[in-house]
Amino acid sequence: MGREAVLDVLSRTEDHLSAEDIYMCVHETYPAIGLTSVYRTLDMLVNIGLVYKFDFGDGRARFELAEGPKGKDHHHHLVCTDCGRIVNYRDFIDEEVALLKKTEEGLSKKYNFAITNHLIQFYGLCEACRKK
Amino acid sequence: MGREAVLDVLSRTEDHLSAEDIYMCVHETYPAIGLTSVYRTLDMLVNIGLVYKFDFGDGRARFELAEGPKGKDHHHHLVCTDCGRIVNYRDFIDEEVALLKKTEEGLSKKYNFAITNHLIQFYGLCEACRKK
DNA sequence: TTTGTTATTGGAAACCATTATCATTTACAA
DNA sequence: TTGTAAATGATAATGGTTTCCAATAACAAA
Repeated sequence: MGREAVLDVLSRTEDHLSAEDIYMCVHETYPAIGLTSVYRTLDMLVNIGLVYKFDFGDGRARFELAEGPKGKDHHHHLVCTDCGRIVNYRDFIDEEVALLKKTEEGLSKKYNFAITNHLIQFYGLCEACRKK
Repeated sequence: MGREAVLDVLSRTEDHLSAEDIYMCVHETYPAIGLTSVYRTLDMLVNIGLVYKFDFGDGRARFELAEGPKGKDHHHHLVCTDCGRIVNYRDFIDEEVALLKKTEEGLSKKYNFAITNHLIQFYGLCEACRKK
C-alpha cells in the first residue's frame, strides 16, 4: 500500500534519498506508514526492478527510480568523497553503455554469469570541497 | 605496527577480505593486535592509497591491495548477487580504462571535479546460483 | 452477518559492522 | 630517571537495517 507513496516520492526528485529520507517524505502524506514498511516496500521495488539501490560509501543505502516510462533517463554518478554531493551525468552514457554491453556479453560467456546489472561511479572532490 | 601484518595478509590472497577476515588472519601471527588496530591500519592504508576499499552490497567493506610493484594487476569485479562470490576479471580492462580516462577528463572539466577514483562492477548470478 | 484463517502492518527490540572512548602502555626526549 | 606525547586495544556506543511479534486488515466460508 505504501508502494504508490514511495514511488511517488522517488518520482518527484533527482536526489538520491535514503530510506529515512523517503520515510519522512511519505510520512507527511501518510503518517500511518512506518519506517519498517518503507524498508519492506523499497526492498520489494528493488527486487521487481522498479527502483535502484546504491551505495555511495556513506554508510546508508540510496534509492532512485529505475529508468523507464515513468522513470528518469539513464545516467551514472559522480560522487564527492568529502561532502557526499552526487551529480547525475548523462554526457558519456552512450559510449559507456555500449562498452558495458560488450563487456557484459564477454563476461557472461567466459564466466557463465547471468549479468543483470552494472555499476559505474566516479569519485572525487567537487568544486566547493577542493577549495577548502 | 600491524601495518606490515595487514599488507602481508592482503598480498597473499586474491580474495576480498573483510576487516574481520583480516583481523583473524593477522591474529594467528600477532595475537596481540586487536580488531580496532586492524580497522585503524586499514583506514590509513586506504588513505595512503596502498589498499582499495570496496562495497559489494553485503553490508561489510572488503579490502584488496592496490595494484603496483607489490600489488595485483588492475582488474574489475563481477559479483554474484546470490552467493556473494566475486570474480576478478582482467579481460576487458584496457578498453574500459581507456574509456574511463576519457570520461574522467570530460567530467572533470564539465563539473569541476577533481576525480581520484572510479568503480566498475557487474552484478549477476554465477553458474552455481543460476541452477538453484 | 458471523466466524475463522491468512496476510499485512508498524513499533520496538535485536543485529552487527564500524567508530568513539579511554585507560594503559610504549617511545622517546630532556 | 622522569615527563610528555603518541600508539594501542578492550570495551562501549553508534546507527542503519532486520527481525520479532502482537495487532489489525482482508477475505473466504458458513
